[in-house]
Amino acid sequence: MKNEDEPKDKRVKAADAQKLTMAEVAKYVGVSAMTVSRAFRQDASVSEETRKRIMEAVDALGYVLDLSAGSLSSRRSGFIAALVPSINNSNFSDTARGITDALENTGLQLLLGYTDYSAEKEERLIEAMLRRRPEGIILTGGSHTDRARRMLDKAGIPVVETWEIPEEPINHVVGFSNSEAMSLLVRALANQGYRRFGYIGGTTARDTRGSQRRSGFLKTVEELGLGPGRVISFGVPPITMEQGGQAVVSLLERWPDTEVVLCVSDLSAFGAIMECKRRGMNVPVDIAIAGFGDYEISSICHPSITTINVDCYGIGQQAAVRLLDAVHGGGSMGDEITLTGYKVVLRESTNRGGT
Amino acid sequence: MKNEDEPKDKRVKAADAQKLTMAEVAKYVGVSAMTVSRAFRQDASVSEETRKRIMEAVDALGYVLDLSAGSLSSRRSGFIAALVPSINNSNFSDTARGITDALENTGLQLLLGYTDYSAEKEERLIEAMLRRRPEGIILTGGSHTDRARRMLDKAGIPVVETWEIPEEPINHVVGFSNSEAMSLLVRALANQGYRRFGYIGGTTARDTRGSQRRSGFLKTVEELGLGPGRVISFGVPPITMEQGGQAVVSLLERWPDTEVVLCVSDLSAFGAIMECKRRGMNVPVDIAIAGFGDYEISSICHPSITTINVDCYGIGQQAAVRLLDAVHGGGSMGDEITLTGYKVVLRESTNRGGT
DNA sequence: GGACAGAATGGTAGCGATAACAATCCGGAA
DNA sequence: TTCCGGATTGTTATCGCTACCATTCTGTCC
Repeated sequence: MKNEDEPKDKRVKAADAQKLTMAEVAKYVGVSAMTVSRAFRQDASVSEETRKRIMEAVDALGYVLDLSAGSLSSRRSGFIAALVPSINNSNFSDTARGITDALENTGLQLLLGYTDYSAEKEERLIEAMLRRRPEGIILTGGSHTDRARRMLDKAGIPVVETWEIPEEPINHVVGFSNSEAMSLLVRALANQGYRRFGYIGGTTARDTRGSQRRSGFLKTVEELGLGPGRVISFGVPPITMEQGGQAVVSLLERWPDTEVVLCVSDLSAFGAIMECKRRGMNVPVDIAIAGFGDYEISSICHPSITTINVDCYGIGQQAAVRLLDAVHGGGSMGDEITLTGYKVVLRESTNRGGT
Repeated sequence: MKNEDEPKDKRVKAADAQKLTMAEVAKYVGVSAMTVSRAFRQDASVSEETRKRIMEAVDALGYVLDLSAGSLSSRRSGFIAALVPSINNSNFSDTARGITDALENTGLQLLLGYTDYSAEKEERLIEAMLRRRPEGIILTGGSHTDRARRMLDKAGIPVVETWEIPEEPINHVVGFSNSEAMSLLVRALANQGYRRFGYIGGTTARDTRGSQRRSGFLKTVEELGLGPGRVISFGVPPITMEQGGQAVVSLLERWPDTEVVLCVSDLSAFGAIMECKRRGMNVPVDIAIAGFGDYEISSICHPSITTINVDCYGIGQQAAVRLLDAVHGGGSMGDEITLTGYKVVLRESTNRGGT
């Protein structure tokens, strides 16, 4: 059935390839373009025999489907957009991995962007993403510019906000209360007998999750009658390991009798612990230190670091699953909140008895 | 000049918005769609006055450009594809960040995928990416399946391979010799007087950079007359911090007099150091340990970790810049090799005098 | 034997933008 | 005044695919 008056070699030059179209594949096989299009989808009704012949031709010619044309026609872009504050933070890259994994074999492609913890950059990214007509979008946190909210609203696609519980959710939320999680950690440590609490975090409110953790800390220390909490703000969020080290020095200079220091993340906690050891202090005997996020480093570090374990991967995965439900359900989405778990992980760095 | 017989409210419902098209914006303003299209590009010739009116309408209506339609017509997708082994490894996420940053304000969008160190997954991802007709593609390493090579060849787009120097490069390369880098580290440590060298790496060749580092290690130890090198293979690459800890235990059980242990990455080195400390050993007095990659952790850790500093961010950035040159230069690309720097960073973990 | 259901395939008309070319307008030079 | 060139805007024809509907061809049932 092959088109014999236009013999094709198995090897086609790149120049040809660039303009190889579905119609040419169809001509080569001797069917219509429509049939070739159907052969690429599993649901369509094409006889096995025809599909096989088409796929052989696709292979021989080296044809690659053009989804940009397809999505224009079908009005389905096949994209899901996701914005995370940083791709270099393993908590968020775990979330990104959760999203990607959930999207595997769904035919959906992830468009990933990072906002650098900036609402303005988020706004620009949202616009850039919407130009690709994603079928859904996953955001981190609930702080967005007005224009961003308007654009999302008009786009009419399902939105999932993650990693925290916004005061005014857009659609669905997959996350947990950072404030309550930090509160749980404070109480757990107070239970162990700690009384004089310090806290290390960044200087601005850019990192809303960080701010929530701090306010959870302050509120709980107060509630337990142990206030006021001793807070050191150091560095633009997200604060680094090194800044954690510098901050703990400031904190101990100012309040030398501090018993336990909670940090906005494990990274700063690690930096703080290492700086203390470098200065000859014994953690946890001289000073106890805890983090947040349960990064890989915290279970390996010596001393291992007390922290809050958060289901980063699960946040991404569940957000994607919710979005898939909505996309397959016709683009509408219930405005529910999916709470993800967290738990205190007590380790050596806050062991009152010493290591 | 507004179209008065079809009054529009400033607020348009989401349902309307979804089908808002450039032609409707044009009608609203009283110009042709072509003029609206031009107004969105800075190079085009539209009078300032008209552009302003159009942009006001765009704002009022909440119109968002549809790039999927535009790219079909202009035959420029505006995508750059990049594949990294893992998004959770900070070395590669630094590279991804370098790419994204270089792409900012170029109007190009990054399509990011991770291969999980698998050539098969890479092949699937390459196909998925090519369906979006990227204008260029950045890969990690030089190991690709035959079909992947064929697809890339036929796609006729510039390809940049990164992070190593492939034996048979496809187009451009931005990277360094992992073997020579490791060799340099071995020599630096031999210079310090170390004689009995151990090595910790993964079990398979999936991670080609890891394999290259190992062979660089073995070759150099041999050349220095210090061979054979003591190699422990443990865990499927990329090996974790924890596996680094387990591996160093095996290594010291088998060769208790080992003086210095080189690890395939800083992460395993960190795990090894922490495990040693946990067992009461003093690093570097009892055993010296070095890593590869100069992750943030290595300068903060106590003891700080000797390693090879690699310009991860620069690799991504330069790869993107090369690709941009090629894209703007009409899609062709010289098959050059851009060598990126690396350097030995000697720190406490291999300090012969002790910390 | 004719009608008909169902499977497989084909034809046509867009999807929403842009390339390419045509048309219009304007002021200044001849 | 007339003509010309540059700036601005409009018209038309795709880009490569898929939705939608029409058509063909079986085999089955009464």
